[in-house]
Amino acid sequence: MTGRPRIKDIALKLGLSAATVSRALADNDLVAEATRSRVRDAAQALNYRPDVRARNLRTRKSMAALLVVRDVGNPFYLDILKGVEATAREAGYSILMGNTENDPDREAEYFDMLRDGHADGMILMTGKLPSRGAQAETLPAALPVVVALELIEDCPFPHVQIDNAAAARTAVRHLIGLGHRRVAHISGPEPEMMSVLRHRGYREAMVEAELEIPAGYEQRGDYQLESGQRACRALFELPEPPSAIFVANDEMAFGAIHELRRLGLDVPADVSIVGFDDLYLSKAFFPPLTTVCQPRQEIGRAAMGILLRMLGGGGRPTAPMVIPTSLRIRGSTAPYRPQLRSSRGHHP
Amino acid sequence: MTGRPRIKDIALKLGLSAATVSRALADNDLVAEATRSRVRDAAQALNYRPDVRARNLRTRKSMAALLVVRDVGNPFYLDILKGVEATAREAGYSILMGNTENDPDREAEYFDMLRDGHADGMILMTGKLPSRGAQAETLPAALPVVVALELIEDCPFPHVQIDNAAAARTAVRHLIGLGHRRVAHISGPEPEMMSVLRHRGYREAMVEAELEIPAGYEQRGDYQLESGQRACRALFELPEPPSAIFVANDEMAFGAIHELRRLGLDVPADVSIVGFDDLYLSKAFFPPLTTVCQPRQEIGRAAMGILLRMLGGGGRPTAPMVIPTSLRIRGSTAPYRPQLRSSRGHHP
DNA sequence: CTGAAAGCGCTAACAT
DNA sequence: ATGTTAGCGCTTTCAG
Repeated sequence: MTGRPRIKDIALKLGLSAATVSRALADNDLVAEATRSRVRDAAQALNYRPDVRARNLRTRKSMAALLVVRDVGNPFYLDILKGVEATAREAGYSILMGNTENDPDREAEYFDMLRDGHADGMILMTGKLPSRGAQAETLPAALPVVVALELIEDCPFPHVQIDNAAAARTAVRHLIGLGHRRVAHISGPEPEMMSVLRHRGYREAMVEAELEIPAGYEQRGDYQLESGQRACRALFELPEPPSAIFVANDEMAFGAIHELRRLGLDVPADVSIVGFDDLYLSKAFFPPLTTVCQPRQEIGRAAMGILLRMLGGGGRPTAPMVIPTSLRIRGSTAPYRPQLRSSRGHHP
Repeated sequence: MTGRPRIKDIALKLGLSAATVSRALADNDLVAEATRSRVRDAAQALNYRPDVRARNLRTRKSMAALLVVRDVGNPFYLDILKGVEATAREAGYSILMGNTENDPDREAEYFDMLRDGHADGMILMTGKLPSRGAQAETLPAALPVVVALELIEDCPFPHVQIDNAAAARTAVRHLIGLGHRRVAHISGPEPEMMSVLRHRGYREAMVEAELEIPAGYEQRGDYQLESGQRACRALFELPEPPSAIFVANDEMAFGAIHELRRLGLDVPADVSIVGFDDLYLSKAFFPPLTTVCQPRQEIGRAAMGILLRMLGGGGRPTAPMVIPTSLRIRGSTAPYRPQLRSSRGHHP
C-alpha cells in the first residue's frame, strides 16, 4: 500500500487483468455484472481514481475546453463563464481560462494549446483570429472552435451571437418613442464588429424616424468608464446637446451619467440614457439603467453546447446561432420634456 | 507528412535519437549547441509542438492550477482571477476554473481532481474544506493547496488573507471620526469567518469609542444586493435609526443605498455608508462609495506565488500572508449633521 | 466474458 | 555529446 493505487493493484487484488478492470470501471457491457460490481467495490475500498494523464494520452483527449477572452478582469464575461462552466461540467469537461489582452502572440498561443492537446476545444470571444504565428494561414476550418459574443468576419467557425444592430435599433426606438429627437450615440472602438453593428443600429433607427444626426452626435469610446465620461462631456460642449444618448455599453453609460451629474444635469429628467449589456449591477445603479439585456449565461451555454456537439462528432451548425436580446426599461429614460435644463448642479 | 509531427519525426529527419531531440528542445546543456539549433530549426520547419498529454504522463505533472470559488458569477473574484492568471502564465501554468456553489460534493470533487492529476495544485477560496467524501479525514497537509481570501480555521494549508477585523475597525473609525455616534452594521452570513471578523471589527471600534450598540443595530445579510436592502429597511424601522452604516460588502451597500433613496433619505447628507471590497464599479456609483479596498489582484498573485513555490519544492510559508487593505474615502460618507431628516422622498 | 499484448508520445536512467 | 532502453498508467485491439 505505497502511493496511490493503480489499475493493476485492483486487478491483482481481484485476480483479474488490468484490461477487465478498465472495462469494468467504464461500465462496459462486455464485463459480467458480477465482476463489474466486484471491481467497483474494490476501487472504492482502495480509494482508486484513474490517472487522467494516462487516460488522456491513451484516448487523445483532455476533457477540457479553453475559454478565451480579451480580459479576464472584465465583469462582462462572468455570466458567460458561468454558462460555459455549467454546461461543460454537466458533460464532464473542465474549463481552462485564456486571456489575450489583445496580444496577438497570446491569441496564437491558445490555438497552439489546442494542437498541443491542452484542450479539446475552444470558445473564442476575442473578436479576432490570430493574424500571425505559425498557423495563421493554416487554420483548419475543422478545428473544434466556437466563436461567441464578438463575431469575426470571414471566419470558418460556428458563431453564437446576438443581433447587435437590431438590439441597438430597439434601444434607440425606445428613446425616440419617448419623444426624443436629439439622440446621440457613444460607440465602442470601431474596427470591431460589435461596435460597428451597434452604431449601425443607431443610425438605422434615426433614419427610420427621419431624424438627422447632427455633427458631433457620434462619439467614440473604448467601452471603459472614463471614455463614456469623456464622450459625454464632448456631447455637452456642442451648441445643441442631445436630450438622449444611446451608449454602446453599460460601463460607458455609467461614465456618461457621472459626467451629466457633474454638469448639474439630471438623468432622466434632463437627459435620458440607454446602455447595453445589463451588467450585474446596472439595475442597482442610480438611476437604475435602462439597457439592452443580452442573456450572457445562455450565450455561454449555447457556445459550449455547440462545442460539445462538435467534439462528440455531431457536426457543426451551418448557420450562426442568434440569441434574442431584450430591452430592460428602467429609471434612466423618461419622456422628453422641452423644459429649460435644471441647474441645481452639485459641482458648479 | 501525415498528421502532426512527433518527436521521432524530427529525430529521423536529423538522424538523431528521440532522446537527444527531447533534450535539445528542453535546451539541455548536455546537447551540443550546434545540435540544439539544428533541432530547433527542424522543429520550426515541421511546425512541431510536443504533445502535452504524453509529457504530462511522463513527468507526472499537468502544469495547471485549479482555482476554486463559490460562484464563478460573482464579480468579486474577477481581479483575483486576473492576478492568479497572470502569475500562473508567467510560470507556464494554466488555470482551471472550479465552481462549488457551496455544494459539498463539488468541494470534494475538486480535491479529487488534484489527486487525479487534473491539476498540480489548487487555490481554494470557498472558506471551507470538504466535510464529506472519501478524503475528508485523509486530507494530507502536504497537498499543494493555498487557501485565499476566505480563511479556514484549523486548516493545514498556507493562507493568503487580509486583516478583516482591522479593516472593519478602520472603516468604523472613519464614521466615528466624522461625528457619527449611531453607527449600525450589516454583516454577512455569520458562521463564515469573513463575516464574523468584519463584525468583530465593527464591535471593537464601537467599544473603543465607548459607543453603545443599540438593539437591532446589527443586521445580518448574505452579501447579496437584496439582503442589504432588507437589512437597511429593518434599521430604519427602529425607533432610533442610525446615522451611519458599515456594510460588510459593497453589493449590500448598494442595496442599502437603494433602500435609503426609496425612503427619501439622502446619502451622505442623512446617512453615511461605508462598504467593503471596492468593486470595479463602486467608484462609479452614485454617490461614489466609501469602502475598504482589498487589493484583490495582489491577493491572487500572492496565492499563486505561494502555490508555485510549493510546486517547485520551495516549501510552504509558516505564517499566513496578510495583504494590506486601505480605506477609499469617497462620496457616501460625510460629517454627522444632527439636522432633521429631509423628507423629499421619491416614493412617499 | 476475460486475458495478453501493444502502444499513446514523451522523458529519464543508464549506457557509451 | 548522443543513443538505448524502459517505462509513465491507461485503453484497446486481437485472441481465446
